[in-house]
Amino acid sequence: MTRDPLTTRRPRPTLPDRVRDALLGDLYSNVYVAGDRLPNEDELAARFEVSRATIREAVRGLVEAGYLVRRHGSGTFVTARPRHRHTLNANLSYTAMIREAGLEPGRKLLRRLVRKATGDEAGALAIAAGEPVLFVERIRTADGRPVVYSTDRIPTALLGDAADGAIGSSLYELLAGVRREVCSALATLRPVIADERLAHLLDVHVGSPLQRIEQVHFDELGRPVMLSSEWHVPDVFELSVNRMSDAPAGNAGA
Amino acid sequence: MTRDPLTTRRPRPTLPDRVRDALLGDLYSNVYVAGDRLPNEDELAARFEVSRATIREAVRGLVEAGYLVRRHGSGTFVTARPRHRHTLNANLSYTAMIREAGLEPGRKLLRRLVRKATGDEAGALAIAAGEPVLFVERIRTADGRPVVYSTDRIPTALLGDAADGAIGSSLYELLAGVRREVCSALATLRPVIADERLAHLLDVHVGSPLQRIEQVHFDELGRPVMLSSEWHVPDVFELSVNRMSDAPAGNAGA
DNA sequence: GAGTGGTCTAGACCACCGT
DNA sequence: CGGTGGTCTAGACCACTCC
Repeated sequence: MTRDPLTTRRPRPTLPDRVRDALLGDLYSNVYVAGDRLPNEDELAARFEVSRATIREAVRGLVEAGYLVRRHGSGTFVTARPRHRHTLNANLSYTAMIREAGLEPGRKLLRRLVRKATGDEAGALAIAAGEPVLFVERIRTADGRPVVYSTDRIPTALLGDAADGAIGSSLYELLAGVRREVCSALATLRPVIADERLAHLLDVHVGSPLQRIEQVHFDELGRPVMLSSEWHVPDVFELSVNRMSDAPAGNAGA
Repeated sequence: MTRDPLTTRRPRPTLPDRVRDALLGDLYSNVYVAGDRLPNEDELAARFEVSRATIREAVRGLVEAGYLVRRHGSGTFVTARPRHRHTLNANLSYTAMIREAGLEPGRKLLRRLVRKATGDEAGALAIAAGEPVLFVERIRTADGRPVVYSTDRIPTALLGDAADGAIGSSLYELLAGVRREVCSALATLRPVIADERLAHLLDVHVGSPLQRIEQVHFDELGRPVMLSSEWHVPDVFELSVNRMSDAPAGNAGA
């Protein structure tokens, strides 16, 4: 046993974590409500018996999560209910979005082959044109109904032996398996009209609107690892985005 | 004069700001390139003659901006070139996006009136149905060509006397003028087909695809202040989104 | 086990906001 | 002016990673 279990033992949650959870509890139980000013940092430090730096770390997390705002010289204030989770910008997983809509996600593999990269593909993936890429063509379903048709390309050079096998598993898992986990992506959205082929694949009428999303996926270090083209059937699950006027912290302007 | 101008004077840029700028300079002049490990924090602290806390603050900014990643127990690493600016999620201004595309933004006012809020509008704006809202109908142009048709609603209760006058100015400025500056928004995107009226307004063919964006704008405290419906002509300026696997810091899960 | 980033303290002073 | 958050220090110890 250590000297003083009460103060010494600190297995998982850090002090800022515990302070944050306590404040979050106060927010959810309406001890503080939207517009209220929190006690100042010295007072919070005294109340929780931690240093002011620890309080600031805890509050920083709640500010980033959108629960609080700080105003220099004035105080720290409670915001109205925080933003949606499951937005495009804060989420890479359509599976999670489909579940959020109360539907059961599924996947169907149409094709899987290795071919040479086109010029556009090579440019987006930072490889030479003609380099081999794994090409996968799939349909996602929600409660069995088709909702997304997609094609994905991954340079085989990234995959090594992993390119074979693991056919059923997610491409994210495939990349994570070779230490190139997808951490971010840049998506470009454009409305298009369903042609005969897309209408057939997605079980919609020719001429109906589809959301096209062109997307480059990046690993932890920001290197491109996968290029995707997606066609979404609208109104099955929402595509939403949290927007913020930028430069929230450390405005390293470039 | 103060004692020692060289070390005492510190008018605007803070120490972390200066360290950050110095590191950013090293990144842009390729002193460090993608994948490199930075010197450890103690060494940086010694080099810049500041405390380790200051180094951590500087690095935090560069991590949030996407230039660096930290790996506990391993080091701090340089990423490949950071993400786009001018994405939907990091930007509230279409004017800036249009300029980014090298085009000249413009606006045309179609209608401006005060009417009662519908049930949907009232729900989104957290007011009672039937409360008066300022309703504005406009078209945005890029190099004179129509690119966005939009309708906006603002509760007149927020505006006071400011509701009149200032017809030509931006609605953001109108709200900022009554201390309810727009700081964030939640946008939902959906592809639609141009009907006769939209086709006429936006100078496109009936049946062509349009991007519809339904959006609630919030002030600093997260209170809704404006509801917008927009119809975008595709391919004039890009609508793109930076996506991240969430919980980057202070994962205050809800 | 050596080296890295992560947590934490106590205390000082600065910059901004309101009255 | 008093009160608030913002910056900064020096030093200690912890937790993770990799050899």
